[in-house]
Amino acid sequence: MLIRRMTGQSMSNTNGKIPKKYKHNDIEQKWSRLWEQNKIYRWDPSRPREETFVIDTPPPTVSGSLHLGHVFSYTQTDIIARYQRMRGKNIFYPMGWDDNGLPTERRVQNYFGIRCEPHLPYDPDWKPENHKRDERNILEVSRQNFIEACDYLTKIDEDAFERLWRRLGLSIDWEQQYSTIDNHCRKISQLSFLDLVKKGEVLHTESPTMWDVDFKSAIAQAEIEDREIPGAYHDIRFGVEGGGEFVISTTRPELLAACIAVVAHPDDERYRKYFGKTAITPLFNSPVPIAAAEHADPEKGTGILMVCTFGDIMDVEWWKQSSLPLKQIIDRNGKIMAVTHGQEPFISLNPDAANAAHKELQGLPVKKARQKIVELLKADGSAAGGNGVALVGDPKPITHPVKFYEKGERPLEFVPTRQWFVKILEHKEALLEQGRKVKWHPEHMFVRYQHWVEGLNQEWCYSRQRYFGVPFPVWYPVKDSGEPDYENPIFASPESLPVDPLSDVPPGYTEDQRDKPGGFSGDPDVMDTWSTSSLTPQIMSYWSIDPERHKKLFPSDLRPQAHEIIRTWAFYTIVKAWMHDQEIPWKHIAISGWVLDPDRKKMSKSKGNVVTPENLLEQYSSDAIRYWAGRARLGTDTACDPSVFKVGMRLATKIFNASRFVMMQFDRIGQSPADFSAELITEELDKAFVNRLRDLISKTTKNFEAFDYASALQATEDLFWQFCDHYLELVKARSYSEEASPERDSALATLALALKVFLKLFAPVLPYITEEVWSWGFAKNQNDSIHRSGWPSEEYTSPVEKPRHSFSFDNALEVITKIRAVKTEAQKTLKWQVAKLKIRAEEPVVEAIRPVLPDIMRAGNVLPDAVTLEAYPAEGNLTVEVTLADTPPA
RNA sequence: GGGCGCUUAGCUCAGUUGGUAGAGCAUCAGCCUUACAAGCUGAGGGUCGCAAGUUCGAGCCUUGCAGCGCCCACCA
Repeated sequence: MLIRRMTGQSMSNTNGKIPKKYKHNDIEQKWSRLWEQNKIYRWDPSRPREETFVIDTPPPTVSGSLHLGHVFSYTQTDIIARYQRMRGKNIFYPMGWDDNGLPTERRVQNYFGIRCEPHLPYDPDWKPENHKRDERNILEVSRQNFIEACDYLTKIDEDAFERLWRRLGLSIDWEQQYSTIDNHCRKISQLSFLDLVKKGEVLHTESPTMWDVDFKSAIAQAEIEDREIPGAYHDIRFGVEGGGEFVISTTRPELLAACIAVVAHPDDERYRKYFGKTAITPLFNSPVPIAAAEHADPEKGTGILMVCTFGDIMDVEWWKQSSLPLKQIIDRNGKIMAVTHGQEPFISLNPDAANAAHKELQGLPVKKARQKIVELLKADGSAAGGNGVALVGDPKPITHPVKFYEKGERPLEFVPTRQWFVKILEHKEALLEQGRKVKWHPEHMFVRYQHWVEGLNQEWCYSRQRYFGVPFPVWYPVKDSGEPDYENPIFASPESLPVDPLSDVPPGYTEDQRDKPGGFSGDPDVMDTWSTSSLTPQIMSYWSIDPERHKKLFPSDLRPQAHEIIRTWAFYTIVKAWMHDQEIPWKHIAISGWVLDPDRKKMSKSKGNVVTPENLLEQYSSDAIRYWAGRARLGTDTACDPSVFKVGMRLATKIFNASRFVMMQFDRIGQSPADFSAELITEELDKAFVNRLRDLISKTTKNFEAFDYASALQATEDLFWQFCDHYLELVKARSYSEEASPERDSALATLALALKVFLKLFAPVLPYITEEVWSWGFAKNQNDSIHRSGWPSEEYTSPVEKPRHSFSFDNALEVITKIRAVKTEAQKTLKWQVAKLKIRAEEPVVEAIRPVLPDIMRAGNVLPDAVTLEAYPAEGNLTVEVTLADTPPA
């Protein structure tokens, strides 16, 4: 209805096509609909690889909220896609949805008030859409029901994203979609896993792994972060067998029962005498070896430290290369476990005292256990032969970095568990080499990749103890003892994928043998979400499913992503492409910056509502918001700045009005821009302006080839404003003529060419307004979109001769500017007549001005015979003297 | 603790291989000018973070320092 009203209102002299006012919402809704209807962004599978440009679109986490950061970075990718499309490329620009993993699980739990209980049977009558959330009663549902709730909710979230993307004008091929939890992605993920097993890149072992005690899952190195939190040094007195004592300074006294050794630096004179001897721990009276270890820092604490199983990664490494026993005291819930002192491995010289102490701690979470053990140590006088209490003084508070799961709330623990790992440590060199083969934009972002790879110290922990994710396609035979036989896993066949080992049955077994001796057990874990995300190029290309398609789409041309996930998404994707195909996953990686919002709070407060991307698009137009995103170079953070949105809106309005003016010149004489070819451009001023266009085309093309859309936009914008403010004013009078003449036709041909070029150069950033104007005078039919119309090349300007002087346009500008300045200073209207105009300049400048003098005179309203044009005998600057008429213009 | 990036007008940012500091916004003063008042014209405004060095010449190159941001780090 809006559309009909708009066209009904059109001007009488523009064939009913051109609205009088720019109404961005009308225009953007219209084209958003028509683009989809005409399928102009579809990928054509019949065209060869060389003509294809493949974008490895980031699948947004659908359970997250929509924010301006999305709009920012996805627009930047779209700008590149649109440029490549205009270059004639067959664009493969899919949309993926990341609905896999913890964020989705959490959101579903909160949204529905449910919790997954894997042991419950599936309830086919329970439907998420009918479920009412009850805050007081968390409902436990089966794994299958939980997954259905996830599917239901993510679909709603995906629809919201899709609406925003369409409104924003992303030129996505909506027929190419995937969800990271759908059958196809699960199948590719499982195929990938099986291929890695086949290639020997996978380990399945029980070993100490970083563990989040709240999520109750193993965590990979890439998902951890350090946080500064308060802690305290506790000075604890240890005795030495055969006499002597020393003090250890530790922040984790609660791990005392897990102490397996005490180490100091080999050169540390204070402790050398004890190496090889045995220390006795306080409270638990456990004899532990005193050893030399390079990693002990004599400067830190007292220079001597406990090795516990496990306090940190150094403990893990030291323990691995020692032959000492594992003393696990922290369970998967982060609480002190029950153990028996006096039995292997908890050897104690005084088991009764040890067990008594342990009983006090048992069942306490780490933090509480720490407080408790301080009390116990303070009361323990047995240490070091009764020379005082075990705790020296009071704990000394400090602030120190502690490892957390990035989404977790309590510090990570190292807990021995059985996990799948992908081997990466032995491939560091190869992975660095692969990273070097990719072109990074901006270049310095490669350094982050490099440092990450160099700093890797753990294999990729590939399994998670969660429910919503891709299961491992693996079962284990169950031994007579009832234990799974991990040494002889049963892998699913590739044809049977995707499988869920908890509901599917391995070949040769029946369901009633599940979890029974002589039967089988399904692997209960799911894969790290990055196991799927790392395959986005292969997911799109149907790797190992459709070799023809894979050849056409792999490797990708472009991976756009944010910098904080270089260590995860970019890294793991490089790992997979290399392990599977010895390839790089993409030729280019473009790293977008962040949106900073120092003022966002202020904005929303003063407006009284929350600023959502939809509101911004509605208020300022998609083109305006895209303009803001397009001004920011790759890798550069940008503030959310409404004043820039306004500038974008102003630019779109200007394009609208200037185009309307140009079209009016053709409408007046009943002709169209196509009737005036570039061969008609003969006037000096016109040739000079075309010369600027020539340079602009070449510059912006170079910029875009280097992914520097921001510089291209800047250059286009600069010349466009010159076109509006100066060229149009200079050429107006000439173009108004009703009579055909070479002078007029040269002007009209230049207007046609310039507008066409500007529209095309702006089109990647401002797809709506450019498409609208294109439809007024350039489109051959309704399906002829500017976005498939080709990028301007040298051929556009080659029929036009070079101007006699490359500065003809600039000099004309200088003169007209001077005339305007004089009028403005005199506070006169710009129509005011010029009675005398005296121009003095060097000879070549004079010659450059002479041919454009008629245009200057008409634009400046200079009276006939008022002009003196003089050449200096010697060097000198251009000087312009203006005398205004005494009386107002008629 | 290590690395990367940034620091240019009140604000947001350009500034190519070293050669007289740029734009937009904001501010101020004007202007209804046959596309546009969501407009147009013009003006003012900068010790290029600090210090040294190289050079005939440094916003740009070198070194040091400071501030900000990000990434990483071995939790005693």
